[in-house]
Amino acid sequence: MARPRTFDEGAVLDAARERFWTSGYAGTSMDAVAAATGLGKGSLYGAFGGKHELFLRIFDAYCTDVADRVIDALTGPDDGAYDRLCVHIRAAAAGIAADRSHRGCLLAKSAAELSEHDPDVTLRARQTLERITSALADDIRAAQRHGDLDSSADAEQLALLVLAVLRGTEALGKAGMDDDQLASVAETAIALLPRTE
Amino acid sequence: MARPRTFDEGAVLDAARERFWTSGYAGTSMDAVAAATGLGKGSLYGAFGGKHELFLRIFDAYCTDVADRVIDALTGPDDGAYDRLCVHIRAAAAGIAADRSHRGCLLAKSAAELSEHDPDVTLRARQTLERITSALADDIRAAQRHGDLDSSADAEQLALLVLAVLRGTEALGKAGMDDDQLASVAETAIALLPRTE
DNA sequence: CCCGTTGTTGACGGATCGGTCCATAACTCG
DNA sequence: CGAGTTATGGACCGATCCGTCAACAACGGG
Repeated sequence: MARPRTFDEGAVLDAARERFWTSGYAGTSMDAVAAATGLGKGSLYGAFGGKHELFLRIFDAYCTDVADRVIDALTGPDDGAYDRLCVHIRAAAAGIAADRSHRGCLLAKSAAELSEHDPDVTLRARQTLERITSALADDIRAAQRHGDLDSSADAEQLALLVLAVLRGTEALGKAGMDDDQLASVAETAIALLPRTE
Repeated sequence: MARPRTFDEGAVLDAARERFWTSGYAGTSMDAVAAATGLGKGSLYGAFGGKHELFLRIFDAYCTDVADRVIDALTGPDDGAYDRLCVHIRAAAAGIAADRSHRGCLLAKSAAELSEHDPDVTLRARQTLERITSALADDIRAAQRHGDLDSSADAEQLALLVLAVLRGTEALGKAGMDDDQLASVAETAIALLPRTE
């Protein structure tokens, strides 16, 4: 009944995310987004509302995606739970070390820039970290059931600590720490996990 | 021989730091800095050069200050080393929890925003974290000498892990985690430190 | 007491900001 | 093939961006 869109919404959101990711929220202009996506500004505003709505939409999708991936990586049978945890911690550190541009994680970057003034961002960031904590705790409980981790340890608290180590590794990477230092953090964290007596 | 300055450089830098800290680098205009400091823009540019130079000057001082404070808190006789470490970890978590505005640490915020594009910021951030790591490692070695921490553990690696936990706690705080969750991270980290057998 | 030097101020410039608007295009339905 | 509806692209808006500049102010040396 009306003129159809000529752009792929997903591709536009991808291109816009790259811009926000690289230059931050305040550092990215809507003109730059328009140029990166190929859309005119009218289309951009018509389709997404405005800078803040567009960013929130992108941020939301990113958060969901990140948490989904972690949950996926940590879910499985009890007898692989401990291995999955170790692999995940090592992979996170390796991924951060491989990011030589120090672009880091969009969640962390956005939370750092915006959480003071933007409750929407804070809320989504917290919910995402809670989903990740939950997945970590589930996996830790599985490892405890299977006898790999000390079952007297509090799985929730251990999950929070692992999350802090993961986010801390990210922060260290952004500050330019060496690859082997990042790997060392992962190994030390794994070594300190309370194994079965 | 020439007209003397009428402003206190330290006070101007303090006011400017507050603006950058609150709104980020890209989000802070030089007009805003001028308004916050009370200086005209001409004086601002005349005295500090430009936005980037001004920020680097502020960032430098902040980094030095943060590292100095940590070093001070962790330095002392061997028989208090373990206590100093625990107190510092708890105090860091408590400090982050007390920061209800989620403003966080200027070092972390600036590194997140700028380290991708600004090697000066990355360099200073890394040097600061290295000073802190060094202080942590020294304190850990002191605690090992005094018999509080397992002397078979690698102090440098342990220091890196503690630093990751500290920076991770900061990231969790910025994402709006509860106070007791932050405290839990600190306690769990302390509990997992390898005590003497 | 005047001159050279430096600090101060706010107006100014060209570029860019987020956002709006309108002429035009592309589509469906009658 | 109109009529109605939505998409498109870019000109345009007032505000703001970073940085400059010129007029003026305050000092010390001669």
